[in-house]
Amino acid sequence: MPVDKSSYKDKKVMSIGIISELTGLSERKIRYYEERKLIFPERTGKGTRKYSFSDVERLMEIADQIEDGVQTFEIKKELTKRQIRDERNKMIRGQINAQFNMRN
Amino acid sequence: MPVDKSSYKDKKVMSIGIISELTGLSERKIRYYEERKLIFPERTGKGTRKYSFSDVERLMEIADQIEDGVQTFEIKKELTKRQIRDERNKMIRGQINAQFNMRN
DNA sequence: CGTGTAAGGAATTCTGACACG
DNA sequence: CGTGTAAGGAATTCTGACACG
Repeated sequence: MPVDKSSYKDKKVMSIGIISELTGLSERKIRYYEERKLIFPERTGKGTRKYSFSDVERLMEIADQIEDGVQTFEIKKELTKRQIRDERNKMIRGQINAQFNMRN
Repeated sequence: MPVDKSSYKDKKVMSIGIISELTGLSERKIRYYEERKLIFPERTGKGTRKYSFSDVERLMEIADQIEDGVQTFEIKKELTKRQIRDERNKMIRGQINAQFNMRN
């Protein structure tokens, strides 16, 4: 039961130009949301940003919230909450697996 | 029963640099295989090539064959055969659907 | 606060060509 | 035939800054 899950969707392979096309957001906005820690592109050796399809989806969510008047600070808070929750779930899952494996 | 199927895998979004990284092939080789009609990237407005994850897989196949001494001409022939077969299948499927819909 | 823009540099990509074998 | 490379230009991306509100 491999937990690969790193399918194409999460691979950081697109440069900011296509991301701008795909999301309809300006490059300025995209870079700004990164500055506010709402999105986390990778970097190539020489520093150009690389995004995944997941990032595209994430950007659409962010854009929707911004449009609704939500401030980046609020969006960030929500994101942090979600990350903490995910982190906790991962730990619990790990413990369950440990329990399970002990029985074998 | 939508036939969308244009998931992330087939979206042409990567530039030749990442493709080179992902496949391990030189940009020269990648452009050459295109010249030989073995692969079909799209182009952005200003002419830079855009590839999909499917293209990455296709390039790996091509690389394997080249390594086995198969010439691009042969690879192209196989590709053409496959395309004809696919085309035929698509038509048949279309006819079956027509038959099916007539019954409703 | 969120976003546009001009600025200058660095890195990317493109094409056509010469080279070798 | 398949691929490397140097060449020159065009397009992309990057950062820090000024602007407006």
